[in-house]
Amino acid sequence: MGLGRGYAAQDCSLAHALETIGERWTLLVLRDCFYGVRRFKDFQAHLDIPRAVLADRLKTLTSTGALERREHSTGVYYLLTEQGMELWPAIFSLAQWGERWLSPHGSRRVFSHAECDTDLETTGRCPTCGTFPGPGELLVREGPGADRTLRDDRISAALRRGPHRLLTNPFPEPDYA
Amino acid sequence: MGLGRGYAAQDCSLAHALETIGERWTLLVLRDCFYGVRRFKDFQAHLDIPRAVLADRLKTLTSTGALERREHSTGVYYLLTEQGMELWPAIFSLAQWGERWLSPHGSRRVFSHAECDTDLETTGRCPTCGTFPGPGELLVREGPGADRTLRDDRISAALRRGPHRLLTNPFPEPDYA
DNA sequence: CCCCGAAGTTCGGTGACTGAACTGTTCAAT
DNA sequence: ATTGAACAGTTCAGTCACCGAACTTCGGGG
Repeated sequence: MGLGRGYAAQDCSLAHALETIGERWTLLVLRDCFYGVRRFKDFQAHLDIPRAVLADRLKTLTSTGALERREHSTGVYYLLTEQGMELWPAIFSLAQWGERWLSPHGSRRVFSHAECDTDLETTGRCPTCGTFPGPGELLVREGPGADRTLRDDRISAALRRGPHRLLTNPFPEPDYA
Repeated sequence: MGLGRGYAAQDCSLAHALETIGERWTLLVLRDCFYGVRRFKDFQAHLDIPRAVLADRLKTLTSTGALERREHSTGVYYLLTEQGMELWPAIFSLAQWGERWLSPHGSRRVFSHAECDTDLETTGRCPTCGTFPGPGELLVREGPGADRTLRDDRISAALRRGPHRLLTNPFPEPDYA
């Protein structure tokens, strides 16, 4: 968004948040991070995002402190920092709003509290234990509103295979740490 | 964002949410709605947004169903619908993240549960009654991190005068319903 | 009737996003 | 040592969205 041309004159923390995560694609990149995506090529395959934009967003998120860039013998990968993790409630809330108002065929993804084996309420609360689990304690699976015809990249395939724990590598083979 | 060129191929409710509220300025317009702003000129004065962009965003939000456009003898005004109201948790979460990570001088706005006269936790919970109040039950006031030098429009002035209840007209004179 | 303010629309200029092609680096196989 | 393939970007021309300023429209009020 560019701070010079941004929302700098707003004295509002929402405006400042949007400076860093309000650009096109940024929240979808972060969503993929919560799904366990870590490599450039996988973000690219799963999002159909122009490479130049992806490179820019990863750079911005890294310099803001939401992601950490690491080099490994098998390549580069990106991980959520504590700062990035704390975007989970906002991302979850937005997604729930989309499920509620913009998903005519039912929910596309269902989140459950792994420990309690219970689906979350739309608020993010686990009805069994009453807590608000963090992303690392959650599983995602397909809901009735999912449309399997839309995507066939390897990330989508992995997420379809069954419940997947957030923040963990979605691939059986350990092609990165 | 334009659906043709948008995130349509994503089968993700977050992507669909971003189709409607992910464009530049849109969430700030909605934030102002929660503060009780209802008129074109006031959005414009408070946000420093180009008139053409504001007109477009109000049109999009109205056609999506997040806002309702009403004509009154004194002019046009915009109100949040139920759909729009349900964005409150997402907006609050994003703002809290901005407060936590991007506001070096402390929080700029503090929200309290009117009934309990208690400040909210960052999760949105009221520590006194244990509930998660909706926007209509909340008051906003300036926090220690606020910077009064940034803005001097009449909306900012009204919000500075003291605690203000969300969704209510911030002006003493009833210049609109 | 004229003027004014509110609520837009129009328009030329600038910056951001897009898709495709290209570069550089690393690892594995020959 | 050389080739090739995969990965992680960069570069670039074209298009689209956003920007600020000027203009239009409409409904009162004097």
